[in-house]
Amino acid sequence: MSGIFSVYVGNAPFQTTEEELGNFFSSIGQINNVRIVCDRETGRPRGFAFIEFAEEGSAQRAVEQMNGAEFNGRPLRVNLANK
DNA sequence: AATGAGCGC
Repeated sequence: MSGIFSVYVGNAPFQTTEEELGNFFSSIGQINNVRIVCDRETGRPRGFAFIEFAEEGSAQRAVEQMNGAEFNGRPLRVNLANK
């Protein structure tokens, strides 16, 4: 309904930054936000993130085109968020 | 400093 279409990105390297992920997905469509999920207590990244696209089609293309894509040596898991 | 499947203050 509302205009945020979140994509789950798993299997990311622990040193990945939100900027790097935004760059990697920027060709897909307009990104409104990137959030790397960190452990609440230690603050360390948990190795996955959410990318919020402005349009639903972008989110779907992200899944189709980027699931399994190599990112800094690791195949990303990309799926629509909120299973 | 470290970890490796996972769906988030």
